Amino acid sequence: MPPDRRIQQPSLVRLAAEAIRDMVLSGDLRPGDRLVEERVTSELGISRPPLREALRVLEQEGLLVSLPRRGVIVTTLSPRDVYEIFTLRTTYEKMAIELGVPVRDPQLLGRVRLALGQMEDAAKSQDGAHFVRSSFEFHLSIVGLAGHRRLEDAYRGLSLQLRLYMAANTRARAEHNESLEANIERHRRLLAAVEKGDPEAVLAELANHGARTFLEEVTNQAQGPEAQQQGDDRRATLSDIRDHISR
Amino acid sequence: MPPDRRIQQPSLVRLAAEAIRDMVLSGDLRPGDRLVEERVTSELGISRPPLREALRVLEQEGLLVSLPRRGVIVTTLSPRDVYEIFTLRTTYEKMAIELGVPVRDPQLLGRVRLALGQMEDAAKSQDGAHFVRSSFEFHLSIVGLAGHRRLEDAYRGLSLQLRLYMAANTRARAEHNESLEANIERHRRLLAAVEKGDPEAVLAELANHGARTFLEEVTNQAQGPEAQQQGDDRRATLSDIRDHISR
DNA sequence: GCCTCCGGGATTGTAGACAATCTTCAATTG
DNA sequence: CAATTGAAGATTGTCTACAATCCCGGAGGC
Repeated sequence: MPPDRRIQQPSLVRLAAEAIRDMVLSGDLRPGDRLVEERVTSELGISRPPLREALRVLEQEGLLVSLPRRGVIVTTLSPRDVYEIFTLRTTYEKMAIELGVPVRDPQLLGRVRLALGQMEDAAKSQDGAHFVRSSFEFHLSIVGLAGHRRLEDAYRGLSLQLRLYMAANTRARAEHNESLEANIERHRRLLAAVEKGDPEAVLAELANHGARTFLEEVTNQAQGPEAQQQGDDRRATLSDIRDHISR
Repeated sequence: MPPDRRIQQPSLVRLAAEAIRDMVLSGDLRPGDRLVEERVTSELGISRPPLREALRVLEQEGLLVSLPRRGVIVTTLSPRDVYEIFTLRTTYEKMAIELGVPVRDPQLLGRVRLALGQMEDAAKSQDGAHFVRSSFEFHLSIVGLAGHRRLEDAYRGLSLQLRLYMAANTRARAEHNESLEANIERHRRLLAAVEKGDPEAVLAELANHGARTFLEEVTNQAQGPEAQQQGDDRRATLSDIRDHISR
């Protein structure tokens, strides 16, 4: 069976979802910001039906929250949320390493190396946004070694939420950007461990990997039973809307 | 903060999604079946925009696959897919046990006991569908012990796909239904291990848990590198549409 | 006889408009 | 003066209709 090369013009739903996703991840839209449908349609030059479908997609991805009869807002992440994202992400990576290392299909490694190369390029040209994207692609390609589509999809979705958090959080961004060279070096060691085919070594590298230290610190406060909020902490409150007027 | 008692009339999107989800899980719609929008709208008595939004939601849940310009069909699960669902599910359960056992909030146990009670009721009245639902709710409530919303959501989504598979697969259903009493007994032991607060014991119970044996058998053929299909095995082929006329 | 190339019908993709609901804010009342 | 109520504006939820695209069958040519 040849690879599926069918071309297909992307629907407005897909394009709109992509555009809004970029707005959110770039920090153009901040958590809590409300998205008024008519405003967005005029901005994107489309009508409301495809926009609403796109909003549903992004809601399922966890980037937006919809309040019935009240519109959608950009997801607000509590410390507890960050804790959840962090722990789940670690579990995914662990599973991926166990399934995917040592690597069976050498072609999969090409994707990892490519991402690392893009990280190096971005570091050279001091392109912070590109560096972050490449870094996520690197980790995603590591998870891809497992050849487990659902695992990769789930990991990708979680990464989106993590990027949402980083986009809104100056400190998280700074941490990720600081000492690009050291950051890249860690990724090199990770790749080396993967190439050596030693799962334990890879897991060890991941354990003390970059953003980890920072994230652990941030999320420590959210651990434990007492940190669990009473209400639905994913449903943004009304004040979240009031406080943020859509651009 | 008092519990959120806001009433809100469900939108047609939510209702439609629920209705179609039920059709899929009940086996009323079978994998590969095509969903023609206008036909479904007239059946549900709604118009196309809300229906399309509902379809997007179900697509994100993995129950439907959308082929651009060609409509939507019920997801067809390959052995590889079942393998993925099975492995991910195991990982989720393991993570949940590690985080949630011993149980901190006794109230969480009530949910588990309730589900077990419903399983017993269903067994008594020989209500197979109810038994399956209760069984899934039991496992979901076990995962809920972790107090990890994203984990529970992910697990719920995966369970939907597993139920899709079981709805279409006579053998899987039979396995699940056979010896209801023994099945319930396994769940009782699981609950007992949870109540004892011993994570290892719970994991051991899960390891040789019911459907496991069957699923492992089914999915063994899908493991290993050679089982990975070349193309996109989640994208149904054109013939899938031709072969199935919408009810 | 098989392949290619059209139309016709069916279906999806999108637009614009109406109805229902919510929020806001000012007027009223205690 | 604080609390409540009601009306106007804004926004979401839904519907009908039109445009674009695809599938399928038949006619024509090699």
